[in-house]
Amino acid sequence: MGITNFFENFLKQDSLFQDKSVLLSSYVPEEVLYRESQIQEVANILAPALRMDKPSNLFIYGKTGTGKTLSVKHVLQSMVNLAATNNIPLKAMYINCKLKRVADTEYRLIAQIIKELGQEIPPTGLPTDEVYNIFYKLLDQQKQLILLVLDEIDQLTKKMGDDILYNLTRINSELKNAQLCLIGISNNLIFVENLDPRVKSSLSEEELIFPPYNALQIQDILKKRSEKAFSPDVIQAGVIEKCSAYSARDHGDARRAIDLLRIAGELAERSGSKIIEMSHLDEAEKKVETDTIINAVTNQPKQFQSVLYAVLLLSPQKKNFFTGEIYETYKSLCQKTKFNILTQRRVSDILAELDMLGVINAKIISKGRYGRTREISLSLEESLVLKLKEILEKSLLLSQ
DNA sequence: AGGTATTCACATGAAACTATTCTCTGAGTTAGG
DNA sequence: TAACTCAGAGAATAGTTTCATGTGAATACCTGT
Repeated sequence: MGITNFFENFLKQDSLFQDKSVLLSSYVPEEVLYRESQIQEVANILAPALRMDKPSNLFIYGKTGTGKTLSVKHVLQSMVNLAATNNIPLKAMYINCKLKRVADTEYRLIAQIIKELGQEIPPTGLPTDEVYNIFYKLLDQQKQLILLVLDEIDQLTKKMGDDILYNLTRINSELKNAQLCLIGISNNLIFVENLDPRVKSSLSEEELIFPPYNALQIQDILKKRSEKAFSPDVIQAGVIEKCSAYSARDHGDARRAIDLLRIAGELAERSGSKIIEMSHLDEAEKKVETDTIINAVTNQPKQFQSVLYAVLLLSPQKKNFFTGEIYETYKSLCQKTKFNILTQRRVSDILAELDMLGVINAKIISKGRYGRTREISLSLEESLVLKLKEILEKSLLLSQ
């Protein structure tokens, strides 16, 4: 089949999608289902901003995909619109603290805020206080109120301490004209507890919890989105129900459900099917899992990959193995590849990271007289293991 | 037999170090007046 | 003399090393019967 032919077919075949952007996570619907009370709460708390009174700082938490970000964005959008028409100097800023190399450190967070305020800051080289000074000046040069949303703040404090948040919370006392209101979002429920008490009391002057959606609610959300996203009658009966059941099963993650549906649609389209069937959904679920793992692994540094490769080498031999065994195979692997050998300390951390990624299952056990270690087993399907091996071999320049 | 103390093989934490990438500063150099 | 160049000092960051301390339970070692 000629390539031209393929493209002709591609054009002729009418897409299953009408507007795929509706199913992307960046999409903010004009109506947010099942979050009315939460939205009302957020609005109540933030409303004083429209009269240029600084609202209480707000802290929101709830599991992933419970509509936290969406609701906040929704409220902010309408506030900003209102402010614009009434000439109120109100600004809203949304920053995701998880984005690597964008806002995941103190320096970069401030730099990112400054960028939002319309000034560029070099990515490195400046002392942090200098950056703070620029930030203060920029904020304070006019009378204004700023609503600063920090999504996934837990990521920020995880690596660095909570100094950053402390600095941010006490910024207001330094400002003459401007005012800053913090809105923190986190999906880690215990995050606030380990915070410096001063930061804690200041950051969570108001607190809001977002409960997970249940299966029926996810179903409605999916239905509503799919009406816009897909052409009429392309979804086989039961697919939406199953999709929502999948996601409700772990913890009511609506974003996952939406992703799943979109990918199922893409898979169906690619396979030339006129409708989205159950099988596409199953396929999508598998694909999501494999893709996230492959993505995570390929973005990791070489040494990390080496350790993973050592695990893969070891896994066919036995079901469970220990840190020490992995370290040994890793060492001999390094000898072959001529990498320098990391300390066991580091390898131990890498194994912990692999556990977090869900690539391996690690449990800390005590073997009594024979020490304490991680008991590790691989938690991947055979096909994915092979794929990973291939990827790693390429990346580590291993042949044979 | 029953109770304690040891001991192994790591885990976990904190701090310090290294290499890289970047800025800023100021001395030295150049070119034009 | 003003503009330009370029080396050196100082920062931020990721990835790591070094040093230090923690830890759960199978075993070794008692103890008194």
